[in-house]
Amino acid sequence: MSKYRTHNCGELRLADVGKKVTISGFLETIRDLGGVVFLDIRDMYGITQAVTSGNSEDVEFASHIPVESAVKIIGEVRKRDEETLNKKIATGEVEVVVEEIEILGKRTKSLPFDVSDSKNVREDLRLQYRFLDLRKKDLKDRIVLRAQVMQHLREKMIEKGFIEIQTPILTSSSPEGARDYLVPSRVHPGKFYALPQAPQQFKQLLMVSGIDKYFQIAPCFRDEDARADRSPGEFYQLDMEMAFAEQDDVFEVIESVIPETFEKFSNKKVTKAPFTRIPYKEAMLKYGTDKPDLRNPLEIVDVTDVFEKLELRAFKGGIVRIIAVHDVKDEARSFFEGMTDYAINELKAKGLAWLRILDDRSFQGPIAKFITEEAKEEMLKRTNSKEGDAIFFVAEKPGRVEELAGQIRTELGKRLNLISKDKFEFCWIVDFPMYELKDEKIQFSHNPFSMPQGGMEDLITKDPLDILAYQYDLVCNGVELSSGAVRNHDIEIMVKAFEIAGYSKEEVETRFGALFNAFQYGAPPHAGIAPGFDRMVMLLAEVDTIRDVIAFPMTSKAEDLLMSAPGIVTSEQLKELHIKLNIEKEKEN
RNA sequence: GGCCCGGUAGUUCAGUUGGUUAGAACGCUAGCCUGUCACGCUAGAGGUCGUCGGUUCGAGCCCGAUCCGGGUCGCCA
Repeated sequence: MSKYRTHNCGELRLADVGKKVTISGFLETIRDLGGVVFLDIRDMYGITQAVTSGNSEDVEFASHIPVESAVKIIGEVRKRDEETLNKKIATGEVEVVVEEIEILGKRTKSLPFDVSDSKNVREDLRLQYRFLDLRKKDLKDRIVLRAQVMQHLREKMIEKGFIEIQTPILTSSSPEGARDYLVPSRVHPGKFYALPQAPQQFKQLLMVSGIDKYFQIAPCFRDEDARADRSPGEFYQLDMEMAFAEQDDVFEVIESVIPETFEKFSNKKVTKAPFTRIPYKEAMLKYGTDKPDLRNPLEIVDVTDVFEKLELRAFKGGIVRIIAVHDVKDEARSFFEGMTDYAINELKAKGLAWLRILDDRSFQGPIAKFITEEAKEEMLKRTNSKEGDAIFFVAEKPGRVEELAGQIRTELGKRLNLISKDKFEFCWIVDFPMYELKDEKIQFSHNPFSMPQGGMEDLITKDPLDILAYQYDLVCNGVELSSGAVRNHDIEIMVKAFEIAGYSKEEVETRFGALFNAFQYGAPPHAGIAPGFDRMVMLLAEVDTIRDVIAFPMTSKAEDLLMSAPGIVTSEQLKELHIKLNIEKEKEN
């Protein structure tokens, strides 16, 4: 039996009445009524009320313990009177009558904020005192959820025959992708390790090693700026790779592991396997994004051909896309004008036309007079629209039209309340293009190690921009959860693929030497994926910032306010690492 | 790096057109109170208005610069 407790603060019940118990926890509040003092003792499991009265010394002592101190209480469990029980807490039918009270860890400094009400405190202060903020139940519960999800995913992966292998944290810099975090070498002057952006090359090397199914809940490091759903510096992925496998094999694993996990840790309705597969091109047309929120039922339809025949100057020469919304008869004119304002002011669109379909199937709205009968019927047909519906028009140049239509679709979904809050809608985006045009140069659009569809033949015969890759994204509720691919394990195809993107064979050899070399010793076909772990927990915890699911998060400027990282190091340390700082001197005032 | 929002007591905020000694709530300290559970009541302490500079007779308020926090674009194969 522990010296500190016989019970935790969440478990005492009526059945324990009469027992002599020891509980320990943080002193949450003191209610001093003069002759009687109530103490709420809180630990990770709950809150228990302790009470002391009678001896005026005890009462005086108890009432002056600084709140949030760590305390131990020994006493007898007593049933509370009918009119004084507290239904809000699980232990509310009993209380502990204090016989002995000890301060185990006294709070000697004043609290920077009210721990029980930290939700409203500015975030940088909470981050600086994260250990206090974490005392609060809701934040702690999310960290516990994170731990449970992690354990569950691990168990599921092991069940599926995957084995967890750690790959190096100190590794070498790879030239593709994000900026690296570099670590100077003491032993090798002027040389640097890099922290891995992902265990990409290692897991592929494991495939060559004959590890059939690898996984790792892998820390990844990228020196890029933060977003609400992207922590700066470091994050975790459920990284996996399978040998002798293709796209469908990866999908099967994910579709068995992920929805089951989401069902277990939420009450929401989760997409059943198999998930809808949407080709990239189709997603860009129908949803205006490669991470569509399928809870939103609205779809974008192309009508450029219809408008080519019409005399509508504003739409001429552009791509025209429409979004039909159903049963909006009761929406006021202000709803439609509000959407136009949103498009112009928030999205910087040139305009947003709309038409309502009246009871006699005639059109009403700013551009109604330009629409011929034939064009009208064609649009109604394509969008499956009827009386009482309305159509929004987005006319823009190629490249911009998808994004704008997508934003309008999202906003319409929000304003018309079409997006169900109690669903997790998963889908696959497949058939990503292998290459894209950037600054008029052909570049890899995603992972250069992806296998081009059609293999060598397509690489040789097709326009590079038409070549698709076995590259896929897992999307949930509009959040990109994961990217994956069938890898290119064929050296000849790899050299050709890099050649198209402007890299010589020698460059590939130097940049990705380990993989390039290993693949020449008999590489199995393999495929993998790496769902973002933090984002999964974010979705499950229903929070908007990634900091809410990380125990010790950094600020958006990649600073750890609690540990003061990054920090200054001594000149001895720098000397040992053969480093001289070269920083402009701050202007002296 | 660009843009947007914010920074006033320990915390959350209010602060009029630029005008006396910058307020409230919670918290804190002290006192009173034997059944509270956000206990209550009374009193008190607590401020470089992020920082620097400017305009003005006078700046929390206006202007410029800068720092910090958040969001977003770039970036994130």
